[in-house]
Amino acid sequence: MSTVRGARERARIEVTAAIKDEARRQLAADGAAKLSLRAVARELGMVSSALYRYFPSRDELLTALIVDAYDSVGEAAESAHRTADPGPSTSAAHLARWVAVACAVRGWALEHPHEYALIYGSPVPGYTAPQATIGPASRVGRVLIAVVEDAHREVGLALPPLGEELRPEAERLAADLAPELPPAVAVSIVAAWSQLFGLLSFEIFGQFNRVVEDRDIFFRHAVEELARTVGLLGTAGRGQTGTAGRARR
Amino acid sequence: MSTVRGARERARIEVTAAIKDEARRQLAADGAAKLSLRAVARELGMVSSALYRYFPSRDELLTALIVDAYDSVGEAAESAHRTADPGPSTSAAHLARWVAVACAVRGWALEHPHEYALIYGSPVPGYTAPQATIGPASRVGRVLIAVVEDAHREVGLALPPLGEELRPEAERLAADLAPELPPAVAVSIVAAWSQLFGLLSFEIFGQFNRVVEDRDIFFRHAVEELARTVGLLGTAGRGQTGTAGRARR
DNA sequence: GTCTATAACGAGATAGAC
DNA sequence: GTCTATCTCGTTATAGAC
Repeated sequence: MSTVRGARERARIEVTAAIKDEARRQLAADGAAKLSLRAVARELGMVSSALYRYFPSRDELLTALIVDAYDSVGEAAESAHRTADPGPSTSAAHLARWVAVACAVRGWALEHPHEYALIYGSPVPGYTAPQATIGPASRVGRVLIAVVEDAHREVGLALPPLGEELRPEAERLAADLAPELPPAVAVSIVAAWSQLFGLLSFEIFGQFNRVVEDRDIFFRHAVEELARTVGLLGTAGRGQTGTAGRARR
Repeated sequence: MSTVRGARERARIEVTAAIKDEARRQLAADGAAKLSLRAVARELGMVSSALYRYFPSRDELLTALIVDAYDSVGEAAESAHRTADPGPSTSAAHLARWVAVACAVRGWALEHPHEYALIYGSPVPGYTAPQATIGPASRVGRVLIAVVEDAHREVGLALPPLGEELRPEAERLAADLAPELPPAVAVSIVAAWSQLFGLLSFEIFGQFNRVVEDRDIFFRHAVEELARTVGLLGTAGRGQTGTAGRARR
């Protein structure tokens, strides 16, 4: 009897996966706004009403795709964090971990541009994301926080500046997201988090066309600089440029 | 006769504007993917074939909306740059100008979220932007470059670091976009440009919901830090934090 | 109980004849 | 320009197969 239930459940999981796969295909072709239950069913040789056994509405299917996408990038980031060279706890190693996570997210985005657009692009008209998406949506951010927390614990951070009028927000952010970190760093991480996706959106959505050529190297450089803004130190604690100051002709 | 032609042309301009206004309304309601010439015509009491006298295809109407949006945000940025306090040529004044431009762009985005999504959100499926959009698309970036060029000329910049493997790309970028600026700065401006829109996209598209509360102040702080990454110095040339170094417990 | 198929609804888009 | 016949869509009610 348990084997029967097992078989049923296996079948259910398989059909559910097939529906989502086909939905993702249509996402890539026509965009989230035009995702249609009927078209998915047709393509799968089912009848549209049968889909309702698996997803109670079109919006719930969309939600499932969104959650899957967040989990997929989140997993990519977490895996990069886990497998990053666990060598000596130097500043350089922590910086390398930050870069590895960012590059993993970028790799995912380049491989799944349509799912990227689904979660980080324009909102789908008429659809409002339910509570269920907010957990998965924060996974990448939590990895970034973890990298900085490790660095803070093991080698320390350069404290970013923090204006007085930002202090309340900074303390709220730190309390909510990273109680171990100084408030100024919490603010900088949130900013860096969004700026990381700014780099990615411009690349994925084509704003870098005819502008940035060598995107691998450009991205790597940009996220290294981003790491500096959250207090990660790099090799030698270089605050400004080596030969800083003024630069004219 | 020239008055007749003038009247005709005036009418044509008016109808064109009415079509675009209605199209923008539909953009806000249903998203760019579902923009339909027929629906626009219906709402205006015209017949769909009449619209083709003004826009030869749905894609051309979309292009017009996109160009308008880029011009609109570009104009907001340029106007903020023009009217920014032309006081003394101090580092602080240049930083203030950078912030003013960024805040103007943010103000435009908050007022026109759907047009923002049209140009900085997910690409419209099946639509590829023609050449005509690339000029208007660069207006905001050119304002940012102008701010930094002014600062470079008048008070100098802190040179961002530049790795060896990035040098060819940096020199190409500088030659293309800002021949007056050091290559390292050109790279940083492009990065800051995309990161600025990362901040905006996260705010406009809802990623900051339940995360960032006081968005005005958060944004202002973030773009000030962004200014630092392009070499703008702020008041006192603070490279790192005043009380920098390590920060534990 | 779990699933699929048929049929239908109201709304909207589309194509073509006129 | 207008009208109509024919599509699509999301969703539900119902009936029957396993």
